[in-house]
Amino acid sequence: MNTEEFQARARVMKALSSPVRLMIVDELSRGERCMCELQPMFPMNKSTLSRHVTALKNVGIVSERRKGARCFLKLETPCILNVFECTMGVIRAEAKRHAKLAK
Amino acid sequence: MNTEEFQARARVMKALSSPVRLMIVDELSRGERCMCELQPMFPMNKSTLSRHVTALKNVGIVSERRKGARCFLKLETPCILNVFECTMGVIRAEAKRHAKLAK
DNA sequence: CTACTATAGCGCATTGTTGCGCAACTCTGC
DNA sequence: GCAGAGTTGCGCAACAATGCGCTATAGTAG
Repeated sequence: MNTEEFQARARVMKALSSPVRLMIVDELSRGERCMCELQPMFPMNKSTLSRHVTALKNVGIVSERRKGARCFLKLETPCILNVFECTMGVIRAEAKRHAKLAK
Repeated sequence: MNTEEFQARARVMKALSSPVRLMIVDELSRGERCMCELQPMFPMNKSTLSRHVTALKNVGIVSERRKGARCFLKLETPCILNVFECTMGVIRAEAKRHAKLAK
């Protein structure tokens, strides 16, 4: 089996391994947004936000469309959203397990 | 929207953000394995491998079943495998994009 | 054309987090 | 007691995240 393939997968997962970036993806799942729209939603330095977006662009999850000074972001691979359903399954199962242990 | 939910998701993604751990998941997708079976497959210290497995157990992706001194590992949430299909979609799209840029 | 503002990204320094191997440890079965 | 299977503590090196300030480009007003 190909090692590079696993590394490529890992890079994609890594890009999604931050709450902030997941929130960005969630926001973009509801439509195109520009950086200036995202900034008020995230209580952080704009350069930090820009870097998070860049991380998502780097692995191809998000694409940009420039319009003058603005830069509209779009979710390039919406199947990412299915991933979240699965993760929620993992999380729910885990919560159930913890509840059992607590008994 | 709930911040904790995003953090929980991020934790799951983080657990999957390492090539080694993806390879472990891939191996477990073909059936139960014990640590001693995994060790020859991974050219690393067994403590390191143990920690990778622990990371997967912590988020509920992998479960263990002890049998004597051995510890059999099982993929608890196989829907993770669907995630990989999506990531491969992302990767292929990205490869195509790179090919275009190269032209 | 120039000056000014808004949008976005980059370089640097700091801080925090991971991954790793080594060694020491627990637990099981002989 | 001893060997095999796994886990944990520790220290080091590499990496990631953040804030600050600076640059580049687009658009606009004069």
